[in-house]
Amino acid sequence: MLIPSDFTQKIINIIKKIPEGKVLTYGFIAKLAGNPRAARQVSWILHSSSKKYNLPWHRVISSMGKISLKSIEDCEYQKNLLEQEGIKFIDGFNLDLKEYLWKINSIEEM
DNA sequence: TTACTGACCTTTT
DNA sequence: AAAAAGGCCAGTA
Repeated sequence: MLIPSDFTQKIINIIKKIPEGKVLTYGFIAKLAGNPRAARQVSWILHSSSKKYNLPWHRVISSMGKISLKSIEDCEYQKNLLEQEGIKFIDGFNLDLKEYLWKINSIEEM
């Protein structure tokens, strides 16, 4: 596909606008993009598009406020980036979602 | 080309 | 209450 699907663009659009010091969860992004159950694709789009579009992939975490990367190195790298933005980790790779989740009701508000 | 996998979340047994 | 399975799309082989 030359042109990404609609919600792929929305997802990219959303991620690009995440402010520093804030994070979003996969499910939340999927929901904003119009598909509450497409959380899985968010990760993939993120993975492939972060290189091409230079997206802040480190500001996207799992719904439990936890980093869920495969490689330990990437986890630590992401943790490091988030800490540089003022985000404090509770323990290990867990952070407080109530405090750092980007509050937004819909993409129309952007 | 078709088929399978992948940084997950939600709903149903 | 915990556990299992379904769902969604794009990228890679």
